[in-house]
Amino acid sequence: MKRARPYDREAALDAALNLFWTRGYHATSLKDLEAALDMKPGSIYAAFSSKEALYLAALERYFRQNRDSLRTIGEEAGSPLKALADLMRNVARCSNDDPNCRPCMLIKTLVDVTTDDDEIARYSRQYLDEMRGEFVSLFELAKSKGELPPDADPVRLARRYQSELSALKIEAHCAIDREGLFALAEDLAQQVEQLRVSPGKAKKRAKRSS
Amino acid sequence: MKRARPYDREAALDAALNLFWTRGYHATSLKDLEAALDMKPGSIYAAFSSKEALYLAALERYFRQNRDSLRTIGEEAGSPLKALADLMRNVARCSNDDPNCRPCMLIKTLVDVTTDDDEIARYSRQYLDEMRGEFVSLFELAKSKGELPPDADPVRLARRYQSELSALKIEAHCAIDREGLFALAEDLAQQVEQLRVSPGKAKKRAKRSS
DNA sequence: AGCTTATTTGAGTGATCACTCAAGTGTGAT
DNA sequence: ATCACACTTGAGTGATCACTCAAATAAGCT
Repeated sequence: MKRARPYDREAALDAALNLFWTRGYHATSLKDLEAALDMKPGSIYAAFSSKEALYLAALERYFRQNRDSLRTIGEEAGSPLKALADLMRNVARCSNDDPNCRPCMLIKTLVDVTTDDDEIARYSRQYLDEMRGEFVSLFELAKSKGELPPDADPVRLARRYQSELSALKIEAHCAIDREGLFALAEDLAQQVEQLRVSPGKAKKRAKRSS
Repeated sequence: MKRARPYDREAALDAALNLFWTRGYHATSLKDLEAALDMKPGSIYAAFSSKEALYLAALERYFRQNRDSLRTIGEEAGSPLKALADLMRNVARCSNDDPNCRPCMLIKTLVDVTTDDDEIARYSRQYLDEMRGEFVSLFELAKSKGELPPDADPVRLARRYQSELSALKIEAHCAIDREGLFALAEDLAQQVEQLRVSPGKAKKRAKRSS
């Protein structure tokens, strides 16, 4: 038979990620993966060793993309706090096939996997911890910019924020009514924005420190 | 072979619920169910028709138990608001094999199932809606007792509360550090309690309306 | 052009899946 | 005691699972 051209690892991982994110680890079969990656079993196993290894590679890819995206937001945002609030609003605005309408892949993995999937669970937790660290950095940045009171605790705020963002994505996935989702997202976004000290006070404090 | 004594439907459903809740729909095999229910395939199928039908029966049992438990809380609580806050604190206090440390079964189901599992998803959403209705009733009760301002919106508060309770249970399952979980639970519980109007104002308002 | 190596294929492996059904056994009625 | 019916069993069904490997083909080197 005519041999296919060599596979594109990045494209294969994207396809695998999308499939696992949609169907979960246990409900995704090799048959599904063959179709999505356009590779035959021999090739899949040559390239990725096992279904589990492929899942872990996809998970890492998800984590890196999310972390990088968050860092870009952090670098580009005039107001980190507003950026964080807007991330929540974006969840409510998304359409059904938007990744924002899906639960966080790391959370989905932890809810989905069983005690037989220790390695997968361990990596998911580790990536969740690292994502929390990224949120901490964003809250620290907000604090350093005078957007938060000096006694604000970025670690606590980040933990709360990550939990609530995650909940919001799950609500989006569970397809509660659109209006309800908007209301919930707005509540949570405003809660983030209400953390700030008022702009006048922030400017005065900034002037004093320079 | 010697025939087993007839199965106990309630006990079977409890065992099935526990197993599906632990392992999820797709990762639970008939072999697992045989062991957990102490029934052979022929009996399982005679009693429950299919794996999916058994899952749906277990889901309904979960929903009924949760709803009844919430209603009991509503009936017995002097302060519905405090009861709601304490539900959150209980999540942080639980040990690892406590059902409170597991994600809500309805949420887990919706995160876990695929597009091939429409019926399961539909029932889960319906039960989630009904649970939300129960939370609405509790917030309405709190309002009628003067625990909430007259302009408080029980529908919005219930939606927010359900989402956050759900998130908290997922955090408990994901095994973030215990201290972090306590802090998060306390944050959320206090947020609920901060909804109240002050007791003095509540008493005055109660006197005026009688 | 020929050869070696790398990569892909896809039929096939052994195991497991959800589910079936003929046979065996317990129960209740007569 | 006998019989009919209800209920359980567990070997077996057809399908699918994750994964393998001998064979075929493309690519690169000489």
